[in-house]
Amino acid sequence: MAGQRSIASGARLRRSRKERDSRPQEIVDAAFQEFAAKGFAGTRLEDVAARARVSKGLPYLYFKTKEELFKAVVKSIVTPAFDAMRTEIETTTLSTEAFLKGPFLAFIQNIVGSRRATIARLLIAEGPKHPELTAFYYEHILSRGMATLRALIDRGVERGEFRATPLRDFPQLLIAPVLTAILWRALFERHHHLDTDRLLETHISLLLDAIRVPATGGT
Amino acid sequence: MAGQRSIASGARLRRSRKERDSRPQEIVDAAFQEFAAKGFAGTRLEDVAARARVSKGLPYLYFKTKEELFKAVVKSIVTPAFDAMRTEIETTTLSTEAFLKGPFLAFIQNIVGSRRATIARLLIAEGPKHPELTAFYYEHILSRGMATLRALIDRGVERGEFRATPLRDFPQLLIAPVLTAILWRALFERHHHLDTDRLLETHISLLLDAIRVPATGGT
DNA sequence: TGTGGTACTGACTGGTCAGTCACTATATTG
DNA sequence: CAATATAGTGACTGACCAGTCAGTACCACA
Repeated sequence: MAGQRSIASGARLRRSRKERDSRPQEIVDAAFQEFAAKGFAGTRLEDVAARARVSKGLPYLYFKTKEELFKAVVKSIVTPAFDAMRTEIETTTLSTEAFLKGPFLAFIQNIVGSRRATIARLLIAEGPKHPELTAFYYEHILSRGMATLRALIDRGVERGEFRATPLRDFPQLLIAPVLTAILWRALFERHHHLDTDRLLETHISLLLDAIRVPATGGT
Repeated sequence: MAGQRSIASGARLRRSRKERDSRPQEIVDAAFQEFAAKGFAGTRLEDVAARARVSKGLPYLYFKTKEELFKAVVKSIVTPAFDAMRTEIETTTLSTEAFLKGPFLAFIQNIVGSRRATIARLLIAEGPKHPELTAFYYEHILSRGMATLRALIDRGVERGEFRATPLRDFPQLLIAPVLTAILWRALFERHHHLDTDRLLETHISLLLDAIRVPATGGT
């Protein structure tokens, strides 16, 4: 008796080809929600499967391990949006100041409540345990993002809009408040509401005040 | 025979009273190191005990659960340092600008490599799973810190050093780069070294450029 | 130099969960 | 309309670990 496995009930509803092809994405979506709610360690793959209306074993057909699935989740959300912003920065006809106050501000305001914010939070929490993932994120998002922001600042200087400041060496300062807004929302929103849109607007406005070439004062 | 417990070997080296009294602190210190290295979920209380040169059971004599121990770790590190800064802000005779460029800058530069940075990282990672701890942190550190920073900014305005700006509504902007520096160090330092001292210096310098009342230009 | 109290030990239990695998129902193909 | 292929199932295993507790050795005080 011991060691005997009961008969498996088999596939209850096999999907058509079209439906079948969307399975991995459904699992990734379900996983995103579970990870977002409970973090990496706190998420049970059984719950992911249940949320995707799938048996416990199926995720392992597409993702070898829980960590593999986590990586898939991160990659599915993180990659596309930043490319869009980068090409917008490179092709815009706006002045650098107008760009920062307009499309750039809108972009970072939009991040705070988005899935990308959740991913950032997860990466911060789990990063040290997943060096491979951290490396991926650095190479595909951060290093490129920093380079683009630096180019944007340099362009402002070249055009005579901005003073030359060490800001170009620390593009992190442009997005630091975004991180703060994300984490504040996640941790302390219930204790104290933070108007993140206005926070970021104030940030951009002050930063521009700091680096803008002063008006020559009439005469 | 099943269910029989082997005889316990008993206390191997019982400490003198004085040594005994320091046990909880030793355990907290060991726990800090384990938590810092592996996070909350990744830490085994057995390893904490081993690091403190103590048996697996002892931590439970002083701390009812793993979470209780985690709280003790956070409280042991977080509380004292911030009070010092607050009273310094309230009693300084420096101009607000000089204070920000001097003691305040030194304070935030110092945070980045300290145990307080590690605690911040742990809180960010584990916060959502420990609402009670998050509440403690908000009430004892954040809300007071924000109020103090706001008062500092307001004082600068009253003294005629600073323009009136919405910065007073978002003291988070003063410390956002600290958070960024801490997290960059923890996650990406191996990919790209960040000179956090200069980053923070640049931040304070730019912020002052933004809010300082402009010089009246000679005449 | 007992002896009483307790700080301390570490084997053990109970529960959780990632990952496996023997089996099966269905879609597809010829 | 078989025959084949494979997406899908879910009971199970093995490992891990928080928390327990019966028992012990040492300190303090007589």
